[in-house]
Amino acid sequence: MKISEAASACGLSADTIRFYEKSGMLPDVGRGPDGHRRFTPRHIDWLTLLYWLRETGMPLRKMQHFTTLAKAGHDGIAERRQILLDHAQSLQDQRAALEKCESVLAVKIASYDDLMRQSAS
Amino acid sequence: MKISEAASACGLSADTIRFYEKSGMLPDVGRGPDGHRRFTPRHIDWLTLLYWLRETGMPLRKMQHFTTLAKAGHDGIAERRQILLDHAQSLQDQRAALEKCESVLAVKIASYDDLMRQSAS
DNA sequence: GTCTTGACTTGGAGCCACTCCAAGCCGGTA
DNA sequence: TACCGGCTTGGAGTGGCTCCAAGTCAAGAC
Repeated sequence: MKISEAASACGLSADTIRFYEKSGMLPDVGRGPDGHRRFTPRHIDWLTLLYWLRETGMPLRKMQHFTTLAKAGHDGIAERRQILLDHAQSLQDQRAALEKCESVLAVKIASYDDLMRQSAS
Repeated sequence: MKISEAASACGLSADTIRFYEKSGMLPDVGRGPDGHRRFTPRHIDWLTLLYWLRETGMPLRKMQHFTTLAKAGHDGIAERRQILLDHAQSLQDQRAALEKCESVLAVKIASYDDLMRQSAS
């Protein structure tokens, strides 16, 4: 699998995949005889996880640490699990922020509706 | 009201408030005799709205445009309303992303649980 | 055989939205 | 008078991409 296919499979752009690899978050990417990267289904799974972590606000440093733990194999599992649990909590916080913002928007939109109705009458 | 109080009232940092003012998103901030900025409750309301828009991913360009419309007064209301409606839709999309990520995390955490249970037995 | 096309390679510049810092001013307290 | 905290400004630094230039390589058209 080449980089463009990997990109459309995991959601990241080709540029971002190269950037992640350079940053040490994508170990063991092989090259074909043409010098191009070759991605396996395992890579795609990993990239997809990275995509969702990043999409929901995990900083690169943490993702790099997470990757380091993954390289360590079994020894890192407990900490990796904890990182994901912490991140799940952060998703709850983000959900609360979304809801708060929704209500702020609803109030503001209603006030615009009022103003428009007044000026129409 | 001085900048540090304004900051804790609206959620933005003092640096960010100064940056927003410089970017034209906070019109008519007065100065006291000491040369320091003075904020009114109207400013705080506006900054709080900006905070929530930014917090939920609206780009500065759009917020600047929104501010321009607000300066235009009544003429800009219909478009401002539409911008907020569009943003409310984007909140829905973000919520969907959060939910997707939650399920990805749940699967991954469960697989770590399995691995830990296996090695414990 | 060579020409073009397109996907890939690298390194580096540019961008967005802050965030932090240095240097300085002002008002109040010891 | 000396200091201190909070503010001022302009500018540098940061995180996370995103885009670009210049080059290589394989495949197909002529």
